[in-house]
Amino acid sequence: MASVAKEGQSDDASGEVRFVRQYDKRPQGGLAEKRAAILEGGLKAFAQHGYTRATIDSIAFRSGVSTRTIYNHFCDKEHLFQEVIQFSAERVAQAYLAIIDRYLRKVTDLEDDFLDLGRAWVEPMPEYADHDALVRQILAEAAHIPVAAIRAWQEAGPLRVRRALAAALRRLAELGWLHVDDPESAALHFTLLVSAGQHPHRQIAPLENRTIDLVAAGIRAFLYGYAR
Amino acid sequence: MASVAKEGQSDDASGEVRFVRQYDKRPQGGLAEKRAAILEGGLKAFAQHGYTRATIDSIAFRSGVSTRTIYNHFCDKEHLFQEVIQFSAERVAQAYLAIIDRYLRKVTDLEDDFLDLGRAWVEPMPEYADHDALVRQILAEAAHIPVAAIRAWQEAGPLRVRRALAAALRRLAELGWLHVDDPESAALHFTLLVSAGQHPHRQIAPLENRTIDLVAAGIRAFLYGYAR
DNA sequence: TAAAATGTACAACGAGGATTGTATACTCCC
DNA sequence: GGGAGTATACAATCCTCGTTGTACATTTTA
Repeated sequence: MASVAKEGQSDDASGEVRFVRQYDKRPQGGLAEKRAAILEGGLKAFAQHGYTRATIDSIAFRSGVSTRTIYNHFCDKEHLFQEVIQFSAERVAQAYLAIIDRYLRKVTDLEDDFLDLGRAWVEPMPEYADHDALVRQILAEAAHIPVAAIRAWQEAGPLRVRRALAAALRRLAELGWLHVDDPESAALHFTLLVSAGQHPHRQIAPLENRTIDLVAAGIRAFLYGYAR
Repeated sequence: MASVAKEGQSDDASGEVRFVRQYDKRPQGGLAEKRAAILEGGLKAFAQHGYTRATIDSIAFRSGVSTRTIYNHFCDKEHLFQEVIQFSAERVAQAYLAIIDRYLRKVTDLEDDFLDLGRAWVEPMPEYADHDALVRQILAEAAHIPVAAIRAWQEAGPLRVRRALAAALRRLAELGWLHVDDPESAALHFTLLVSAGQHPHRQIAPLENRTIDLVAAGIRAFLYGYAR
């Protein structure tokens, strides 16, 4: 494990900030701004280093806030993590909902429009660059996160997006553009196939067990695609 | 984060072992056995709790070994982690290679045989139950693991399997069973589609950037599958 | 402008945990 | 049966980090 440059004194990564007194970069405004800054800093820290490695000190420093202020806004590190997850998931979900709406509201050329959709889907979104890394941390930490928090994240993020995509696909099927038996599976398959380049490996999800059905559906799609 | 029951004194999970003196469950045999036991225990601990949370003490306890013995076999926690990764990756890769060989060596009914292959692919392998969790930990820790170790893992595990699958698909194409332009992509798509039920969410992989091509390929497969 | 909120620096506490040294106990081979 | 190699228990070291208390500064608000 390459040792991470100690934070809190001189920031890592970009090195923009070094030995700056907290006062200088203090976000103007009241309660809400501090809170937002902490969430943003926490997102970066948790995403890059994971829950345990991300120290409160480093989060405070990234956020331009004292550690005490963090404890004034969030009861402890664990709850901060959960709120960061929720914060980031909601924001990114919004972006995907916008993409779905933009490319699937009106379809004129099926293949062209889906290609555009696919490209938009995997186009990196620099504003939310850390979110994917955060998701990896969530998946790794899943066993140590309360079930309620996991569920809340799923509902606010991935499930919400998938449902919207499924609805869009169902609509296209009703308009005669597609043949879709199970819009939910179709939406899932779409996201998997489209971001195949992003996935180097496989990961798990013990939340659903319609495994058999999904295997069959996957095989069918695969064979339709490759068996001509 | 649900606090984890402290290990090393009374084991968690199954609770099979509590306050057992190391002597009692000491694996018989010499050097190699100790080493194997440590790798096995490390695998469980790292998979369940992640790199930082898995303590050397807990690994020692699970392995039925003293912490000192761990340090006699592995120079430090970091290297132990890397060796555990390699160990598990190789073992699981073997299992998948066997599956590929078993179901794709001789094909008589395309759909039936691929369905069997797909079911075998996602059939949980209890012997290697922890491996998926370990992979999640690797992905989360990736930024803190030396590039060489990541690459070694990829080569020994996922890439090796994917290449074998690609070779099998290419052979089936040559025999006229399939139409496959790019066996590598086809293999990747197969694994993604087949384990769609296992993946609740998306994950990343900054190792390849033929993103555009893969998007197009994914879309094509998707449309072939769902646009009839 | 002054009280109330809120934020900051600083220091302290306490727990957990990686790593190492050491003296003692086992095991295996000759 | 005894020595070499290995393992064990135990304890000590040293460091990181979450969390809290406190006195002082800043900002907001009325």
